[in-house]
Amino acid sequence: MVSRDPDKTRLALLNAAFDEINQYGFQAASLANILKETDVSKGALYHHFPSKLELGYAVVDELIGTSMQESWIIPLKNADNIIDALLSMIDRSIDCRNDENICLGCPLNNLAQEMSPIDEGFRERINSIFDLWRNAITEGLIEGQANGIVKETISADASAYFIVAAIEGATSLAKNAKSVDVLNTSLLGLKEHIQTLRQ
Amino acid sequence: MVSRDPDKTRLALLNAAFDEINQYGFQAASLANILKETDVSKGALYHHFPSKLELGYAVVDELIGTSMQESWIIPLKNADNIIDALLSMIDRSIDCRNDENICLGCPLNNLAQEMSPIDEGFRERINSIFDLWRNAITEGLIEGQANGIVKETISADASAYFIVAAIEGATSLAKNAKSVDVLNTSLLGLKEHIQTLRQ
DNA sequence: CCTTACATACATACTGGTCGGTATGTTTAG
DNA sequence: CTAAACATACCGACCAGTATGTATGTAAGG
Repeated sequence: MVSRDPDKTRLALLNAAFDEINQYGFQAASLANILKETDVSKGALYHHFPSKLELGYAVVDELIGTSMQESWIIPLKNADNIIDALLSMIDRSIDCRNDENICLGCPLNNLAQEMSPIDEGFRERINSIFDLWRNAITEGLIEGQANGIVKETISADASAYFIVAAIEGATSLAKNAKSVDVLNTSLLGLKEHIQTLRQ
Repeated sequence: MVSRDPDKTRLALLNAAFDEINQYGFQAASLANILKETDVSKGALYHHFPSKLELGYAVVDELIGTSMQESWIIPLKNADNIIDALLSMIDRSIDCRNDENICLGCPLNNLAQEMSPIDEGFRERINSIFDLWRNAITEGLIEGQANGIVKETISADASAYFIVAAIEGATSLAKNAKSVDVLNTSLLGLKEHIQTLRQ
């Protein structure tokens, strides 16, 4: 490569690692492929990351984590109506899917499934991202209850868990079915459920 | 081993492969571990299965497929009240979880996430099991509508997709959180939703 | 005797990781 | 201003270990 732009090199490695991991999983992700894709040497990679594991951790922390923040967490915090915000986020997540990227599923969930039973470092990182996401929903619902937007009778905590589970499950099914329609249909029920949370 | 009971040898291999795959995933599953666990030689393994891939397929077809039939499909077909049947199946799936096995998640979903983007053989096998499961729910709901048990206004198809998605998503979250409580809480919302399908 | 069932030794490809070395800055001191 | 001293970024051959898969051989049983 010899670009001698360390930040650029590092980011190129992270992005390539993200793609490779997202397709093949972390364990099957090949450093050789990542190097070939980025045209970076093995020495450069190990200059920036001490091990494959740490490269994986960096992908979670710096790419997946921030992406989840942008797509699913920050929009909730800025919303003044949690119900509408949730519904529009779900619609956006459907709209950004096509026949090519539907089969990749949710990067966070992919890694969670693969790595949580075998590596505590991955598990903790992934779990804390899920926590942030779910907490944002919980707090939004509680605030909505205070503002008279959300029914008082529901449990904000349980609802948040359920919403996250349904989104991840639907993404999962659609990934396996390779079908945007499956995503759409699976999330219909969730959207109706969210409507019933309205005051 | 030298037990010279080919059926027993084959089944031992399948079971050990199932465990290994369920923990490490298919790609990272080690034949050496499976052989060590079963005390079967490599020659014997390759006598029964032509490749690692075919061993994996057999695990899906013969172990995971039949297990899903027993736990999630046949009970539905025999039920006279689909709503009650679904609710009791969900409760049963919670009850059979403990702190040790919660982290393993759903074997079908695990394999689906890992293998569906990279191997069409796995994907098709897994997809057809999901289809059987979801169809059993759809048909149960339609029959329930005919019998006046289930609301006429709902879409049986969309509800079935949503139910499967929520179950898989909840199992997923609980796996990552290593917590039976998470499974329980995540499924609370689903159970309430299923109640609302009642006529 | 001959097929099925298993055993062992080996082949080959690929893995993550290490190592000595080089090239390009950047800082310091005279 | 310049040259020495140092730091960072990168290179690519090589390592031991492990992966699946194969070739050949043996033994059991109808």
